[in-house]
Amino acid sequence: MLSQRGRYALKAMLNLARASDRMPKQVSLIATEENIPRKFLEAIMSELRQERLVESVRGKLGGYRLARPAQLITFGHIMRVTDGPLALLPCVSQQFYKRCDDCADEANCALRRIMSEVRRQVSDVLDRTALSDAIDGGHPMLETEPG
Amino acid sequence: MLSQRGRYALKAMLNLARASDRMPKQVSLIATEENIPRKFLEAIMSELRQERLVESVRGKLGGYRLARPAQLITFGHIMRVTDGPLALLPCVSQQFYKRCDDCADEANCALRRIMSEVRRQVSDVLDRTALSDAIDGGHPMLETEPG
DNA sequence: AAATATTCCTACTGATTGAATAGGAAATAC
DNA sequence: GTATTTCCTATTCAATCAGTAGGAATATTT
Repeated sequence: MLSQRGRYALKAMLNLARASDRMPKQVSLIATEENIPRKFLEAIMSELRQERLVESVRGKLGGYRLARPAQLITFGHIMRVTDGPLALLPCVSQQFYKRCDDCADEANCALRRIMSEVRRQVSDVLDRTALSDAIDGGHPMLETEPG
Repeated sequence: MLSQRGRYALKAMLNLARASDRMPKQVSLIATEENIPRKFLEAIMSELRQERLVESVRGKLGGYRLARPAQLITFGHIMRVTDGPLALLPCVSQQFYKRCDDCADEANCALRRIMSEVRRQVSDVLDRTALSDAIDGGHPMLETEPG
């Protein structure tokens, strides 16, 4: 499951993507619009800024805006910042690879093979879908089946 | 990420699937073969039994065996027992559905759409892959690309 | 019947993470 | 210089994770 923190981050990023102008938007405004505790969102936005997903403007009339066009910010990137690896096992993660401590033979691990397949499918969606794909007006990258 | 408990459960189940005869296998034996703390594995096996994924035989010469052929036990089933929902959001889970408390309009949630797609991909793999598919000799259900 | 080997059950611990909250310093617009 | 904002540090509270401990119940073997 995605953490609450992660959900908040994605909702906030989608909110900024919908705003789309270059005017910075205040945390307090995003917070009320998206039903997120203000102080908690402050911390989240700060982290997103450190990862260069958003830019901040300080002082009065300050706030946050996306660091680049919504087409260039993927769900996968945001989620890795807030929740760490997408993979189900450390040994199949691309960006956070780590051996499983108790695993004798990684190359022949049956578990690893299937989890590797899962990771591929997951990042296929999350790394190919940008914020712009998810909001109204962004032409979808993934066709959704009817029903 | 899958919990350690979940990893252990899958390894133990694969171990039993490879054994494949009807003789029960002791926890202590599985534990040493798979590098799992014995007492911890005891608790895990007990839970898997309650979910009718394995059967137990008590007393001397007792142990555990799969409750049905390995072809009929999927990774998805095991993982839901040990780690709960496969889905990244409660609102897209089939088996553990729950509304997101702070979500105003679920039907039009941009986040929900993409997470729904992710869930579909994940369960496409995990609910269609059985223990038998993952072990040597089981013909694979998913073709793996070379390299 | 007794010794032995196993599952089964309850309870506990210690560390980590999750989800915030509190309070104020630094920066900026007016 | 006042108001408003981000930024930074610290704290709290609860839940979850990853085990450990000890022994009761059950079954086999001798």
